[in-house]
Amino acid sequence: MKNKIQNLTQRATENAYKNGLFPFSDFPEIEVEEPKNNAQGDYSTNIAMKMAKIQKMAPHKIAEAIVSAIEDPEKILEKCEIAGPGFINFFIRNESWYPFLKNIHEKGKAYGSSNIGLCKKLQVEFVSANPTGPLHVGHGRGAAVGDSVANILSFCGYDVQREYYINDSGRQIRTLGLSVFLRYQELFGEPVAFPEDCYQGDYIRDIAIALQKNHGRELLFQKKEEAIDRCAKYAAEIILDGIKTDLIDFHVTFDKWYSEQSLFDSKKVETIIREFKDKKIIYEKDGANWFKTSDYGDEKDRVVIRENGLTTYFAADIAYHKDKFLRGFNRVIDVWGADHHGYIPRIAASVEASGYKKDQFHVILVQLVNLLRGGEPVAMSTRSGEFVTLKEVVDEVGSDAARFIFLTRHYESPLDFDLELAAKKTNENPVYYVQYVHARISSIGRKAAEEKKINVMDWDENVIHLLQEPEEIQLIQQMVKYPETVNSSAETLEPHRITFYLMNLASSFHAYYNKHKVLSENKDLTEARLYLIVAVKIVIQSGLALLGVSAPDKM
RNA sequence: GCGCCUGUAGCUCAGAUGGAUAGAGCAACGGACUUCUAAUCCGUAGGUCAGGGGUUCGAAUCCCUUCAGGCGUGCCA
Repeated sequence: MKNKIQNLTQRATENAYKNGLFPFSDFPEIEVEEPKNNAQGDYSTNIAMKMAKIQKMAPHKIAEAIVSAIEDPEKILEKCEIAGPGFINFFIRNESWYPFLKNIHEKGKAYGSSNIGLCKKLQVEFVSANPTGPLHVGHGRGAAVGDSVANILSFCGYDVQREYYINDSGRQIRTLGLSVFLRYQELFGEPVAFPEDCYQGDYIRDIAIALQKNHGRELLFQKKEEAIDRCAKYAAEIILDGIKTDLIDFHVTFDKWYSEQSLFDSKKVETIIREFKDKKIIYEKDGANWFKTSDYGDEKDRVVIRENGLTTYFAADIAYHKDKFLRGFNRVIDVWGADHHGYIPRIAASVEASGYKKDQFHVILVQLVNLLRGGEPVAMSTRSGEFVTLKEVVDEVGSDAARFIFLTRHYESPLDFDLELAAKKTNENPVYYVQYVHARISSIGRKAAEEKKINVMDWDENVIHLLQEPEEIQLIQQMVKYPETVNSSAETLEPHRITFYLMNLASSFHAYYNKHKVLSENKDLTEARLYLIVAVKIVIQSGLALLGVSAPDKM
């Protein structure tokens, strides 16, 4: 509809010029927007104001010229008004909306989808938590955001792959091994000093116990480093399995689990470092090897090989990101915790140095989650091992509520997550507000089939014509905005736009529901209204699916 | 110190590409269930868009500056 208005204005402007109403043929791009105020029409354009300077005419005069030249062969317009400083306001005839309603039924589940992605291969990498402990709430937010972004992009025609990068090498893995080994030794009554920088959580003890069960005391007789290494592998596997289970319970799945260690095993890290050395992008100083990230906009150069000969995490990341592009992804999106933002320039630098464009790489920074219970902060400290895990949250409030709440904020604003509120089944909790729409419509559908013997509604121009209530037209208008909302959500990588859209649509539906009865003695009207609300159901279901939230038929 | 993010109603937050009288939800107050599910609806009230300057027909939005909070600024990840 917006496009139609835009085209119509475009033609009118050109016609006006042909008719000699404008001195110059230089026309700015036509912007059409939806005024908040109903009195200002369904759509409006500011074109007259934008043209004022070029044409050296008063905006009002320009608007008059354009309006006089409007052709409306499809008869979509009710009327056209010039208002304020020179806005042209368009009022749409009710009948013009009906084809859009029909379109929703015809497209069904595909309504709102598009091909703006042109089947381009795109990767979303998210969560990627170290396999050194269970996922916590912050990871949950990242998981919800990443998964939803992937859903949305896929819906918009991208060929999306979801990937989890496993940091299964390096120091933190050794620390994990050491932590487990020490706890293991403890089990045999050996007095051990447990360092502060080891992992403190109880899950480490559980792993040590499992290890004892399966392997008895054999690790005690191994060389210490070998034992630690075995502990590390053993623990990482158990923890990673736990992470996978937690994610499945949170309805998040991945297409690929990519091992950091494999980058070393396949010599990819070695290769890229040699390559960059040859290109003089990596140089030696103070016994270490430095990447000239400052040539690509970073504030200083970064170490890739330490003085002790070990590579840094960054070295693996250079190889990893290059590998992403080598695997054929045109666009790569990383979802990180906001505390890693200082890392962006150096990865962007590595992408550029590898021969790709900066804008092919994008980072979504997800802010922290403050966990509350009844308004009181819940103590969280990774250090002491006292943190609330994602699993605990999902067990307590459910996956739907958790995911929805994670997506009710722009990911760049910090989020207060109140466990008590999330578990509440009242209108303080927006998940149920939206899901309730779906349940209500399903319920009406069941009732219609039982009592009115009405099942499938076919498009019937004459029946649909009975939809004349302002609330009904408004519902259609809002549903027409769904595809635009999905697109803008994909372009900006902001899933919360879908969340807010759904809350708005839900609000309109609930208001309609309370004001007008769908099922009545008037069979035609009943059919028309069923046709309308089933469309609402389709859109709600679609939007919730993009968020990874279920759409229940009963509540 | 430097860099990034944030600052909008009592609280939690939306307001992409500058547009008309800045919007929701919660909390507060007043109403609506012999009714397709009250997990709902209707109404009232609530604002110096952190402060100040600038850009222009027009700024919550862009620029400069001040203030407040968070994060980053490792040969850690």
